[in-house]
Amino acid sequence: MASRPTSLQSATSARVDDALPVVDEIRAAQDRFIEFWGEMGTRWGVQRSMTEVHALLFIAGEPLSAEDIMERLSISRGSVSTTLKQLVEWGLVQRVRLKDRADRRDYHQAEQDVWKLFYTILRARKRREFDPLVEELGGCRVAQKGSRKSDRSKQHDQKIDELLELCKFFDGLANTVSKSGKGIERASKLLARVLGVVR
Amino acid sequence: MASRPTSLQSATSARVDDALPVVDEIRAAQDRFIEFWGEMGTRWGVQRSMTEVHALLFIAGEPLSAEDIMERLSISRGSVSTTLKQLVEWGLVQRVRLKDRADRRDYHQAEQDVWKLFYTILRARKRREFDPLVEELGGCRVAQKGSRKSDRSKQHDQKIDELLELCKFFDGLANTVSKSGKGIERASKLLARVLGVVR
DNA sequence: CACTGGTTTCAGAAGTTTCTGAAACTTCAA
DNA sequence: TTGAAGTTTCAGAAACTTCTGAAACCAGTG
Repeated sequence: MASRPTSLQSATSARVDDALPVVDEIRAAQDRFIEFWGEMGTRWGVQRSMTEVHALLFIAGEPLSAEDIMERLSISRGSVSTTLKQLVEWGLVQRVRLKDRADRRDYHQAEQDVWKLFYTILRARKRREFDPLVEELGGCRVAQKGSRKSDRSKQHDQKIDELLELCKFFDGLANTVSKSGKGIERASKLLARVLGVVR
Repeated sequence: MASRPTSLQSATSARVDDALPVVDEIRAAQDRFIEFWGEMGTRWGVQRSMTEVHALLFIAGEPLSAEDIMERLSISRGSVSTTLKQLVEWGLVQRVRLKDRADRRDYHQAEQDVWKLFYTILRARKRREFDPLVEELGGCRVAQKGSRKSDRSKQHDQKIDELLELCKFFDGLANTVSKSGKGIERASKLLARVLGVVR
């Protein structure tokens, strides 16, 4: 784990106590989750602040204002703004209006369906980390398909082609799966059986 | 793309020429592949030098000595040594002995089976980026399972539990798939049909 | 033993990423 | 028009990562 001086506004002065008010116990658990989720984010190539904001909104479950977020996570106004924008673009967070108030601030609320959450993350990562393979690998060939070649050129291009084929296979599989939504849950047991058969 | 001054020992002084010797055409294509693979590596959270060394060994297809690698990629002795060690640990590269020589140097050869390559990468990434979720998410609960709780505590713990359940599901799926080896190729068509059915 | 090749360690250079804090700008409503 | 909220931009601080280059060390060979 990276040893970044964790800067959550800690609930109380971190006291472990049976009589700790419930609200503070929850706050402490939230902090643990936010820190953990942030740490995972860095391993996934997502900015820490981004995953932290998402974690807070997800675990809080209710809409929060930009100021709430700034204070709770001690991050700057600019960061919160940029981060929220991205989270909204990704579809992980929604901008909501509070009805009962003459409050003009924007509130933000995280998607609570964990399936949607995971599929969103998977899609985003696929786009960034996998799709370029399919798109750009072809440019690593020695020559266009079909042109006359030496033996060594053939060997080279064959390797590239094998990689490409494999990528396309996984690409198709991923598309199949991601279109299936929750169907995957029911399908996976079948898959396990299917694999048992064809192995 | 990161604008790192690419330091492959370029084949010739980058001349584009119909009459370019075949060996140099191949070298140029290798360089493109190495650079591309290195770039992908950074997106996957792997050191550039590591993916570059792997790319070189993979695309060269034949065993190379540490010095070959140093010269070709312009990286230091220490880096090559460390990197090769890791690649061997991951099972992506094998240490081989050249039989015909009184040559005491170690040679290294990359796994050429692209399926093995992908599964190895998948496993490594799963270990690093996914398994911690299953292991540590439990610690983000407010309370042990079964203890008396307030409503808000319940809500919190329920979210964590949903995440945990989802993680375990994917974990099982990943294990099923990664044990299946090439079986997945044949199984995927069945899967597509199955998903069509259960959706 | 002397030598070759490989490994390990480490300080520091270089590069990259992430975030802040401030300022300028946009919207919208009262 | 004024002001509150939000967005955008950017220079610079801080942290982090990766790599080098050098040195010390190990291990097997002739």
